[in-house]
Amino acid sequence: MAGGRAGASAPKMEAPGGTGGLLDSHWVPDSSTMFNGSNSTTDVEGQFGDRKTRSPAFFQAGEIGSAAHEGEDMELEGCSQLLSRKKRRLSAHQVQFLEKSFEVENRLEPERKTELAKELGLQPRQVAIWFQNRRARFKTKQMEKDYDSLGACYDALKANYDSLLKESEKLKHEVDSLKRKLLGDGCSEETRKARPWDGEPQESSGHLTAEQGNSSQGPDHDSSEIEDDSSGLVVGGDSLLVAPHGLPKIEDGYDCSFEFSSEDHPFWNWSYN
DNA sequence: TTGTGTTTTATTGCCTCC
DNA sequence: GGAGGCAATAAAACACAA
Repeated sequence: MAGGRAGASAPKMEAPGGTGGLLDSHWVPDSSTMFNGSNSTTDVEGQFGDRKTRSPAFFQAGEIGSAAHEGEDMELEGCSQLLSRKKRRLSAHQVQFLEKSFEVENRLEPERKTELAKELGLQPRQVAIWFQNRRARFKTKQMEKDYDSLGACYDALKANYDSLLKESEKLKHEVDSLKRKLLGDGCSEETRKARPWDGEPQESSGHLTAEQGNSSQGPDHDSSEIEDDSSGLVVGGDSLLVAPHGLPKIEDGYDCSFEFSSEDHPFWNWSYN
């Protein structure tokens, strides 16, 4: 964007006379030349803007030649550029008007197109093209926004994942140290019997899965008992070995305010399994 | 002034809908 | 088959740094 224009939506146009001020905003480039000739604007589209004919809507040699007038067009007159397709930007007023209309409804019914064209002294085809391009711009911006939001969502999820990982490691160490503590202590026979890992020492391996971490209230488990498969450790509801808090549920933690509507983005309609 | 990047206007070809 | 939409693209207009 180094060389980009600052105010994209407000093209800087100067009337041929260069008078400045309010009148400038009403200057319609070529309006008297291209658009308001002997034909009405609607007729002009019929003549030049027929999509199926696909001839250039304006800037045809005859049009420019017969239409050249003071100011900038004088430069065209008499030079060999009569055949060139000179693009003229819409005036600030026209753009503003079209923008407002676009905000109301970004699609054009034929009647509204004709109305706008008459109002602005443009060809209906020009109005249609402007709306088409405007929709394309809108879509691009929307995609940029969505991209940013997705990035933010990813960051949030990643942060949450990392913290879960840390939490899991922490809990694992906690369990290990408590295990060692119990094994090291002289404990009663009953306690020893209640320790199924006795005689088959196991290294706790892997991480607690989210399901394991959150399964204390699942249907397959006693509500007061969690079995850690990796260590064979059974911890009771009142036991010292109960973690001070369970693993956070995935859906609890991340703050991802980004929301997709699957209708808007059908191919982003995915979910965790 | 000039080179370069961005924005805007317009065309073309294809697709869908009625 | 015509009308309108969209994607891709061309090219003019414009902004800005060097």
